[in-house]
Amino acid sequence: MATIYDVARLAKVSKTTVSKVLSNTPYVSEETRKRVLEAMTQLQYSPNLAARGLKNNRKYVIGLIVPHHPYHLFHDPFILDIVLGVESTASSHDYSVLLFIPKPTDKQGVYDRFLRTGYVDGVVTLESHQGGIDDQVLDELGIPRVSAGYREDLKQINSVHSNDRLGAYQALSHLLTLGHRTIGIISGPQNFVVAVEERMRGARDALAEWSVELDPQLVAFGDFTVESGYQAAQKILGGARRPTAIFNMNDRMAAGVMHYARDHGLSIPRDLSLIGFDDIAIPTIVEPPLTTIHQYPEMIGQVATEHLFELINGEITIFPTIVLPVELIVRETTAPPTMMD
Amino acid sequence: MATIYDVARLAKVSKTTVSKVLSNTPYVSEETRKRVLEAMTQLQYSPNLAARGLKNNRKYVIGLIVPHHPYHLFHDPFILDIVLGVESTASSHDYSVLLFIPKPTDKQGVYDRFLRTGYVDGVVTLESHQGGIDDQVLDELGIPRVSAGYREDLKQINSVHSNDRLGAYQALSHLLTLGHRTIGIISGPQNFVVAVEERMRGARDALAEWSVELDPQLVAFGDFTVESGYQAAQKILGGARRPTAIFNMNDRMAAGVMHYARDHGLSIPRDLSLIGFDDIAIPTIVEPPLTTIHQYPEMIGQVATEHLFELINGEITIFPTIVLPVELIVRETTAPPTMMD
DNA sequence: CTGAAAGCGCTTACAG
DNA sequence: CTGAAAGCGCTTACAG
Repeated sequence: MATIYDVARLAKVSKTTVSKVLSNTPYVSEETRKRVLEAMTQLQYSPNLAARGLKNNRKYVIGLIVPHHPYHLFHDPFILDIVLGVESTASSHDYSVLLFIPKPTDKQGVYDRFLRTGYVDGVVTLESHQGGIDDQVLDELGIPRVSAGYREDLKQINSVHSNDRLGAYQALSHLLTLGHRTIGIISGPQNFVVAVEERMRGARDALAEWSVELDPQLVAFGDFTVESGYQAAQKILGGARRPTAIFNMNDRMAAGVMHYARDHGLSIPRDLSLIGFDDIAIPTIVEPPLTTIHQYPEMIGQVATEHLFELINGEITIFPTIVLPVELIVRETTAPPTMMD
Repeated sequence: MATIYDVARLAKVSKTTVSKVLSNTPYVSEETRKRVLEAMTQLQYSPNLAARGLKNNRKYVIGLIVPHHPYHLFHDPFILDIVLGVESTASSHDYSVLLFIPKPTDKQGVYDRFLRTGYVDGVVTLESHQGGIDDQVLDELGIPRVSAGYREDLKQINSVHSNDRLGAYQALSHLLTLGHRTIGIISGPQNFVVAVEERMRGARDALAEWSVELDPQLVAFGDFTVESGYQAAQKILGGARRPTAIFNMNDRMAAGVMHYARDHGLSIPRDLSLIGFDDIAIPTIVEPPLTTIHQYPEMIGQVATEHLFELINGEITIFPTIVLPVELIVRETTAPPTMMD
């Protein structure tokens, strides 16, 4: 691999000079600049970033921390899109991204190792929770961090996430506008992900606006998997009071409800309206296609990373939470309730 | 961030000595070793890998190259599992993984930049194709590479992939054993992914074994998306000769066929048996659950990465392609054909 | 405009 | 068993 010394020798200048054309210092004669540039292309020279970083205290690498947790969130294509947004943004800043996937069994020490080895200028973390990374060690090391998702400490800073509350509000408003008054909710796990609480809040907002009461019997908690959606459906639809519509806090659980419906001869949307959340992959795979709330995960990754660079470059030291839009996508699982009584 | 000098000072030794306990050299007295160790934990010292790498010509980082190509392969959870396998294996070797997602619009130069900046000791590449990275630049830089998937140059070395041929053979054998004799095939794009050719070969193997002819009218080419599966179904099922079963080269296309079937009043598996390939997420989301060929993507990532380390460590310089098992998973979309003629 | 020197945080012969 | 010195590939005052 060609070094700065090789190109200096070929261009017959000192490595100081090579370094200067590398950094676009103005005080280099056109002539020598040209000679150096030529030598660089001839040798296919690319500066060794580790060496540069050693001097600069810059690594040209950001860390991307994606906790691999029990609910298999990692398998959600949603995450892939965030990763995509992070990578492309980093890449456009001539940065690389170091991927870190702590396992639930990993101790806090693994974060230390990852951070203290001095490989990253900053980190973006995906929605985290108990056992995630805390700001203390980050602050101590002077490594800026932004959350792509909510912050587990609930501070309203340095994070970017979807407007979950609005999304849920739109979902419920859609059902209410169609005429539904007995509405079930299949929530994600309690006390686990902040987004779940926000969505619950948004749902309540809409119900309150229409003066519709939320029957606790019609609320069930799943863990975002298809199977848990099925079980939640069992609980809600097997009860005395049967809802005409269900708001599901993600699409996979909605798929589980669809299975339950089919197994029990319920036709969707005739007998039951369904709406999901996320709009990734699943809604167009199930039949009928699922009405849902669309999020923009790639944008979350992009915006988070752009702000991380502002932190790294010292242009800002903190920023208030950024809330990204969501969108109601009406497909074929929602319809007015059938009058049966 | 504490440096080796800090711990040396605290332990009242030279940094040479610190370095020695770091590398577990035997010639250090128990006493001083203990003192050094204490100083390290007290300072939360972690060696700067960039500095170490500069000296060692080791980076402690491997690159993971995941081309982001038009067929949205990137959105396939399949890839996530490979990534998971790569990361956990790297992590268990105290390595980090640098993620690189070249876009179709990127020029060859982006690979150069990624590789020449001297950040990786080796790379694992996911199944690639036209415009992927070629071995030449890798060889020139002395960076070992293993393919998690087929090699675009078709060499039978340094790659690990599923036994696609066997998988397809099992799929077709299953259908043939059930009694199907008029079988359609929905293939992936031609001349694009090697796995597609292998699966076609495996399908032919089984058909030949049963002396069943493959009717070219019953073969269609999709691009792995749900929509393309729908269209392919249209072509195959709309023709004069209607198959009683279809082998789909991935699960998403099979989902498209299921949509087509529903739109046209075909009951699955009564009127049409379906089998997919991959067994990621989709088979348990669709209704009825899809019979398919299971792959072990995480294992692909693990095995590929393990072998990369053997290459990096110079234990081997080349290895013959490793072919991983697949498994037929019978669910509810396959049944004996209904006699109708 | 150009270059010699010091130093970033490590490791590795080498000498003691 | 321990440490002084050189050097990995770069950059940044500083002097000329």
